[in-house]
Amino acid sequence: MDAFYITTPIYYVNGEPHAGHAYTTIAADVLARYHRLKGKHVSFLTGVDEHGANVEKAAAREGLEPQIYCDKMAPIFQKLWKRLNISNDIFMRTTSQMHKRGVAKFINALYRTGDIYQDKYQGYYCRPCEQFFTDKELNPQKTCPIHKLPLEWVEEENYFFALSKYQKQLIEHINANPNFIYPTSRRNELLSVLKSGLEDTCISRASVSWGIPLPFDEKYISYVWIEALSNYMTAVGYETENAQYQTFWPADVHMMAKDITRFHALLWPAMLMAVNLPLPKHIVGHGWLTKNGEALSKTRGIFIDMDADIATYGVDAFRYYLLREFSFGNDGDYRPSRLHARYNADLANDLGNLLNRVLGLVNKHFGQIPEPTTPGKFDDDIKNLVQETVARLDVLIQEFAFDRALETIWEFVRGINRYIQKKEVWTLTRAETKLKMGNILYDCLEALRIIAVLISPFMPDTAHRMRTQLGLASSTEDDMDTLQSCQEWGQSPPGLTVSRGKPIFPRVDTKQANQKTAAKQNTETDTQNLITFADFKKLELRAATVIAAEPIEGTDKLLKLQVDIGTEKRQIVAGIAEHYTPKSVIGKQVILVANLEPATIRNVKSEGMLLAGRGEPVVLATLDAEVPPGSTIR
RNA sequence: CGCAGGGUAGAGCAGUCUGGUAGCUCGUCGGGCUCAUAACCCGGAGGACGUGGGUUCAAAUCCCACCCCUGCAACCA
Repeated sequence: MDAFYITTPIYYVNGEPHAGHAYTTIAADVLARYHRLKGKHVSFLTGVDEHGANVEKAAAREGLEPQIYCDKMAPIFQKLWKRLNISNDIFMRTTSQMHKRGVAKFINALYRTGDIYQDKYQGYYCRPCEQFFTDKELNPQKTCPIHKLPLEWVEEENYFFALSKYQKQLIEHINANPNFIYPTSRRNELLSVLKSGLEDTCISRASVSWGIPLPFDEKYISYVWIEALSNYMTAVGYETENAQYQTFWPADVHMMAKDITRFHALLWPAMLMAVNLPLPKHIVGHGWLTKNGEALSKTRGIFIDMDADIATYGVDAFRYYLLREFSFGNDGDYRPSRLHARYNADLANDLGNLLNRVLGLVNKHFGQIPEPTTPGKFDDDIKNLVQETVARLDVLIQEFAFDRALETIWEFVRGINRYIQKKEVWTLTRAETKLKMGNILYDCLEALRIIAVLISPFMPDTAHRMRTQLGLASSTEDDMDTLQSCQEWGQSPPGLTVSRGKPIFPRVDTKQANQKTAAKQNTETDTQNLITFADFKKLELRAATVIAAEPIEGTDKLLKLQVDIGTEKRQIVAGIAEHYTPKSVIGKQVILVANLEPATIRNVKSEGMLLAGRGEPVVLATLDAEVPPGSTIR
């Protein structure tokens, strides 16, 4: 039997899973399920990356040992995958013994090739990022762009992998395998990176303790990427090279978001080339999600509320929307209003209603699956449409064009609605036309059976509910037909009782949707965002009179202010220059957070923060009437 | 010249690699049907494919230049 091995990245456990993780994993799940439908022997891997300084830090923040912290985080991911109906066969945890032993074997193998050497590594380093910065990436203050902390100049003896050696071989491989990297835009990008030259990669960290030691020099911890990438092999038994490993390596698809394609398409293949192992067949980097046009951002509170949308529309609708609405390689803009529109138009009106109307007719006039009779047993147009749909679907799935794959299935769905309309089935109730009606309804039932199969990778639960109503579900868990069965018309057994149940996708009106979301948000603010009075009392707010203001040179947004708070004068940097001229703020009485720790912005010291309405434009919070400078505000 | 992505009907998007009648969904207007979840079916209107140049018999698609938007990064204490 043909094997098919697909992976998602192992997700870093220093934070909770979000919609981006879900997007990648759902896409991988669709492919895994699709290939199972084709009768392949599938292995689907996802998991978590549990090593590295960030995990150590996150653990410390919660006062936990790293391992305890990981033990707490891993199930959170697993729970989400269960909720999203992810059919992974393996869940990798990089703290597992199997992985650790596999990594040791892999690194040893690399070491033996002679492509690993020791050298001094020096540069500006950010400890929290575990990353060195090149001269080009350095800002004038030499701070880390993410953590804003001063970078340290670090000189370390470290081990390197001779990545540069594989430049030519990688170019050749990518050229010889046009489908190695998807989409084409990423492929071109990586080719140009390759052509401009590769630098050897440091594969060890001396300053990190939470990780897997290099087997040949245990003073060092292996660099997370080296360890993480090898999970794709360790997960299927690389350590012992057992039958599972023989079956599934090399992987067919490594699925991921576009930001990490470089590691997968250059570093990983190069390492495999070094140890003389076969390369994965496809590296697929999909686009990022935005929400209503804005980038997702934890700090700005822009996130996709999966819980709310799933509560309103269901898991399958969520899966459907993600794959139907977005072109997989490009960035996609997640809009709840679009999910709503898709749900009603595609799922409720087109598909759900089709099932319901067909079952309604069957129920009323036959009560069971009618026997198709010769002559004119089956309608050729419908049969041909099925053939085309199945063939097209296969091509599109191969190209990771999920949006067009679903569009193709929906053309078929609409085709059946059209068929019913054209034949005016509901008029054929008289005795002499009843056979004809039976034939047509049989065709419709067949079409629905096939639709259930075709959508099952995307919406597994819906597929089952459809089959139940169609009378086809068996008692076994996994009763879905194969893709092959779609090619053969006439599989539905006549005589079976259909059970028209509730609509599978009841329409959701806008008001309902908004109410649900609002209710959800209310409970969240109620329970999660409350602070205690003691917290509030920590804030020291004071009335401050601006006595001087000037722009900070070389900046667009910053003003340097001197303010009077009675007992003393403070210097404040405020990001209001786009909305206030220096002149216009002088004399204003504003509200100052007086006990905020000082910060230096653009080399200017700031000893506090002004309160302002952060809209467009920014508006300073002032007092209704003048009070003595320094007055406490509560 | 910081890096990256994008500009195609009122909205959201395909199509661009591999030039050849501009496509999908929603919305909108008109009609039909009444089996069905106020669903379904048919038809119409609506487009200088950001701008300007070039290559070509032919450009949304290839080349050059420019404009605009959005992320990231800066300068949000």
